[in-house]
Amino acid sequence: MGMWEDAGKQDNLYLLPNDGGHLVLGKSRVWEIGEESFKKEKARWEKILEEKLVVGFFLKDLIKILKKYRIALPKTIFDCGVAMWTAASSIKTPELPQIGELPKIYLSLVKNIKEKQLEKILYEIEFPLIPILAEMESNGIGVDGKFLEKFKKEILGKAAELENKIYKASGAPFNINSPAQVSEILFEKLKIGGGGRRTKTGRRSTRESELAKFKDKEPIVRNVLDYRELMKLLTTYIEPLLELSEKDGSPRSRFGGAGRVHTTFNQTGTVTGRLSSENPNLQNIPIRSEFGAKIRGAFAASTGFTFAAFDYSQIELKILAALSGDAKMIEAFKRGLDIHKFTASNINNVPMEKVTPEMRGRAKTINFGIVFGMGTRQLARSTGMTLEEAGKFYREYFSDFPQISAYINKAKEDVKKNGFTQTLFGRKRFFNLDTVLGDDFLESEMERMAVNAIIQGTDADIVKKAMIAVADTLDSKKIRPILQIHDELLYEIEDDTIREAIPRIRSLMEGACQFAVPLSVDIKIGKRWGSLKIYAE
DNA sequence: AGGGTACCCGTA
DNA sequence: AACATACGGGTGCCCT
Repeated sequence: MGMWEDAGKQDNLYLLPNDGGHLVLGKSRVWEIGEESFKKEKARWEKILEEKLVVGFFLKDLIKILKKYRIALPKTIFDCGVAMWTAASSIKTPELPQIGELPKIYLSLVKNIKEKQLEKILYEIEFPLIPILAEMESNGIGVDGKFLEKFKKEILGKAAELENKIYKASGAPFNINSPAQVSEILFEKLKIGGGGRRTKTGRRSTRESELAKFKDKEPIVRNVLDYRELMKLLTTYIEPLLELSEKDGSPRSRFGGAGRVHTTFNQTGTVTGRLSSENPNLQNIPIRSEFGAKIRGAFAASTGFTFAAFDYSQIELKILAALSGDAKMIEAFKRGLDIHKFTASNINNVPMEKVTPEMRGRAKTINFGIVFGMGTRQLARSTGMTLEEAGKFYREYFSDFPQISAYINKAKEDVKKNGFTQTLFGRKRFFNLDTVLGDDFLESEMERMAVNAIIQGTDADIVKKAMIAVADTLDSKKIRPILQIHDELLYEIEDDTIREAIPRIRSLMEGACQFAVPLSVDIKIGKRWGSLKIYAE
């Protein structure tokens, strides 16, 4: 770890991104370079990058350029943008400094990171991750434009039908995309139902959970909901994907075949340590509804390659079990039990075989809710229990899993005392106690965020470590990282190596963190993201 | 015309 | 008074 601190202080290579390429500063000289320079003077750059510490501000784009021209990557980097976020994760878009300020910023960040004991997170997780994100972004993912065009036509046809039915039922055309107009038509003109949730502006809300109450009785409501789903798919996914994917005539993707989309993974976009994905966001492609999940059918593996999706099973609950040391929960995971069923069995004091689907469903809600700091009111609302039942359920849960209860209480105490939370690997999230303490609502909001930051953040640490382990061990020519979706990694693997690659990836992922609970990874493979099948040895 | 916000909804 | 975390992004609508 010493290399970042010891590296020459005046002779580092300082780089800032710029529209034209990259600004470079060395030995107090400033000059501007573009991609051409990297391409033409490959040998010279490799020597420089090998010898110097490369200090920059969001170096991912530079690394993409180096990869493009097959220039060996720098031996050591220090990314000031990523470092600033690691030190204070509420900073998501740090201001780009002047190039002359960079040496000073670099030195103060090194000091800051050391003082906050964030060296491991920054140097062993975040910095090694940068070239992997660069790799995933340049790889992109194949998109079948013809498939999407067909889907689009189907949707437009269905939407037109729904539109007609809705106008007929309401008496006159209006803008179905306007929540205000939908509210007026349904609730004032047609006087559907009563009560219900109100928006800030006093209108009755037309959100899905409100309209769902009437969808069986009122065909117009069902049609509005269906129309919304169609428009959402069209405008949020289908059209942007067509727009953002490489098409004929544009420079072809480096893998040929279908046009590819290249998302941007924002490494500093969250307060918990997760990544985010934008333009397009490939971390929120539909999967739950059957119709929406059809979108995934448009994502195609490269010719000669197959998708392999690796999904950590129940990782957040496992983290909670391991960090809290809850004996009962740990044992359940060790035995590979259905954890929601197991929880239900405990809460209801019935054997596993006697757990009904409803009991399991409620246990699942509380298991997830715990991770968010859910209270009894929300528990009641989301399970249909009365407030009283929910309270009883809640108390029962915590008496069945006393160490989880104690751990959560301790986490809440700690954040109020320290002003920050810490993941298993030392990632920190800071809170401003001055503005929070003394206000009951803000305090419990902070407590919820604190519990979640520890679990979600540890999850993020583990997945990032797994990505690094895979990248360090396996051949990225045959095993291409494509997407990270929080607790899931999507690779495309050359067909002739897939059977040997899968167990290796599995074992690297399952070994990314060793604690009281064994991590396990579910694997699916297929030529389309939409039709992956469970992988059997 | 462009910025800011409300509301809605997709994912983990 | 609020009472379930973390995101990105679409349209509507009000503002300048």
